[in-house]
Amino acid sequence: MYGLHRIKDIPTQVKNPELVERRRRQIAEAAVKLFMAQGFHKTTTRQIAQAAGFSIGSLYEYFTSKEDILYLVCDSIHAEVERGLTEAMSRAAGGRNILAEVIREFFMVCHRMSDFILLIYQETHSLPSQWRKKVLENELRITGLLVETLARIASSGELPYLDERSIELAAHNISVLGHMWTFRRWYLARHYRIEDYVKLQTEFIIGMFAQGRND
Amino acid sequence: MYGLHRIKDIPTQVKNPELVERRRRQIAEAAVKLFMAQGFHKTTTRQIAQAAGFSIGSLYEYFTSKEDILYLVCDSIHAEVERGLTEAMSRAAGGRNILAEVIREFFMVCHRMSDFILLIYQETHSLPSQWRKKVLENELRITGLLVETLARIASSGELPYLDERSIELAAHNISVLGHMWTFRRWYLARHYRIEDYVKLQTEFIIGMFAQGRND
DNA sequence: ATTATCTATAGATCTATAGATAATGC
DNA sequence: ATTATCTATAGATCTATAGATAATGC
Repeated sequence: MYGLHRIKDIPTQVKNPELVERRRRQIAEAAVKLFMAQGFHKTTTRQIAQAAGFSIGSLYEYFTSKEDILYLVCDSIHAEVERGLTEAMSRAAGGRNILAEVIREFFMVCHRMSDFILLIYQETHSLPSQWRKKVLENELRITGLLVETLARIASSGELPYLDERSIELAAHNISVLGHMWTFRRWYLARHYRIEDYVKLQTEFIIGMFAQGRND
Repeated sequence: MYGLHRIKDIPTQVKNPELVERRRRQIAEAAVKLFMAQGFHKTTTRQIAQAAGFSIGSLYEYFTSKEDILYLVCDSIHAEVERGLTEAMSRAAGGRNILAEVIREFFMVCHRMSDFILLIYQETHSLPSQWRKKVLENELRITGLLVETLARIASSGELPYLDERSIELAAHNISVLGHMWTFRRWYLARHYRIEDYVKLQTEFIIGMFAQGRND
């Protein structure tokens, strides 16, 4: 138990890789709840250890710093969002209005994972730059899924022509309008039900594409 | 110097109101730089005092807690954004295409104040709920300026008919797409110049309105 | 006398680790 | 013997305040 190992880029003292994954899952589950409730900085490593069900000493066998735990949490959330979106997109592939379906599915993923996505918005900047960079790459990869989908729909002629840059920006817009439901929820949820939000935003976004090419 | 006074809701030990305002401006200017560079939690009250040019003891004559300083900073930023937007909107009032002008002016405010707006996104959640509430009210008031403008343009017949809720949501969208330039700047600024960003987004947003009413 | 500012530090953390103990497998 | 876990704590902060000093105005 002296050498340093790396699993998913995070150093650990523990040799058994399955154990590392299992314990880290335990830790991440405990930590994410605490981070959402109190924020990263107000959560202590002791609280995390206690909530995960072991001692502070053991915690540090699986990480080298508190920031590692935040990174693990952010990474798990992004993995879950990506999983949800990929699945949702395959479900949407068959509909009449594919674009509207994809928007709806993506927004519902944002709705379900609201608190988790908000956490990423709030705490990404608390990560050391090495981890922050990876989290931003995750974010970009997820937006990339939307870019691909839009490109596919556009090339099938179901959307007016848009150049590559416009498609890319449109994908960022959809992504951010989905996230908006999470970070303006304190206001939006008091005035719109998620169904209304999806409906209105879908109309707006579709209009966005219709107009893209005339001035 | 024993009683507690309140200036702009923040308690102070100091009696002279002009002095309080002046010192707080000094403190806010020093603090905002440190917060942007290091984040709120990694900045110590000592660093703030030093950067502002007085002792830690004096600092605490003007505030009762570190969080008060963050609130002051957020509030000043919002005041500055509001000032910028109000001014920009009056400048935009005369143009041919008022909506495009307003969007452009607002986006340029976001561009100029990028780092400051980003700070608000990152640190609002570090505020005690009493202050956080006020910051969110500020945010809402600024969005309100856009709502009013849109309503005015719509009622003059220059936009297709939209009900109140749609107008309101559209204003939130414009606001968030402006902010997007600040919180996705790590990506966007590498691919778009601000002029391109404004142009593309303006087209999208105008399209959004054109489409608002048909399904 | 009153107000503002400074120095020095109490008091309360919190992260991370060293060294001891328990569990597992040969 | 090796691996995993625990207890106890070193070491390093950091916020906020008490009490002393300097500056201002009557």
